Amino acid sequence: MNIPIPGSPVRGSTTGKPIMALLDLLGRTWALGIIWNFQQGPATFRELQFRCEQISPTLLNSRLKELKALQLIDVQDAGYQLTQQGLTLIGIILPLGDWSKNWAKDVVQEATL
Amino acid sequence: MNIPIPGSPVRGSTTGKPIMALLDLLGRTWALGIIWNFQQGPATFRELQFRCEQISPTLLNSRLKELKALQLIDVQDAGYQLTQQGLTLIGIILPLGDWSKNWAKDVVQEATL
DNA sequence: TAACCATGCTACAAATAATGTAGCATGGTT
DNA sequence: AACCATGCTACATTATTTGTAGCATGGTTA
Repeated sequence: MNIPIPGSPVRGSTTGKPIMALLDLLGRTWALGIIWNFQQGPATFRELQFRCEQISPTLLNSRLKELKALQLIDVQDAGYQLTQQGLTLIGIILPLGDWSKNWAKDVVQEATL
Repeated sequence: MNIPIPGSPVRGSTTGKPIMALLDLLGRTWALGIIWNFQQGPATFRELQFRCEQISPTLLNSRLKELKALQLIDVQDAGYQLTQQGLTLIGIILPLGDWSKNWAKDVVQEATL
């Protein structure tokens, strides 16, 4: 799968708008999950596999390459970790944690009416 | 593809945590893009196809079913539209627009060094 | 120094998901 | 009664993901 470069056409959009590249990137299987798991700090490849509950190494490696190419993560002594950009991104999506708990209450309630 | 119900195992996670259901949902092709396009207000099926630049009707319909089942959208006279939950969710992800523009500058700059 | 580890990954076949196109059913309008 | 728009389904093709096995490298013991 091509890496979605802002400014170029991406999966589902030919406009080149940065948001479309981002939505393509984040919309790929496990991309959000991987980023989410960096909340716990830097991690080695195998540690990430573990945090992501047995994600296949093939896919993990693909996603890591994409995130690296797009400068959301980099590799240091401690292993993979969020870049400055990655940190601000995760800062934006962090509220999804609380939101999802709230949502779960409603969805479950509705399902049991 | 199964609808990711909070509280149940979902693609990639057996914990039942709401955030995992949400990340599964949002991580599906075009899910974020569809939600993003609701910024412009309610829309009919064909209007959504148009906003999403020729997304296939098959996929659009699958995603709409998922979003509906999970109460992020519903159907009214004006067509599909965000629910109260959907509105708070889009409120959270809205900053991604500005973030992505900023990010694009950096990524492009790096690519041309 | 040779047998062990752990780590980071690649290979590859099987399973699953997305795409693209055609077109049907329904409910208006002319 | 012919025409249109809308909401969608069917289905074959193509692309992506999964799951398992295992290799290469670089330490660490024994």
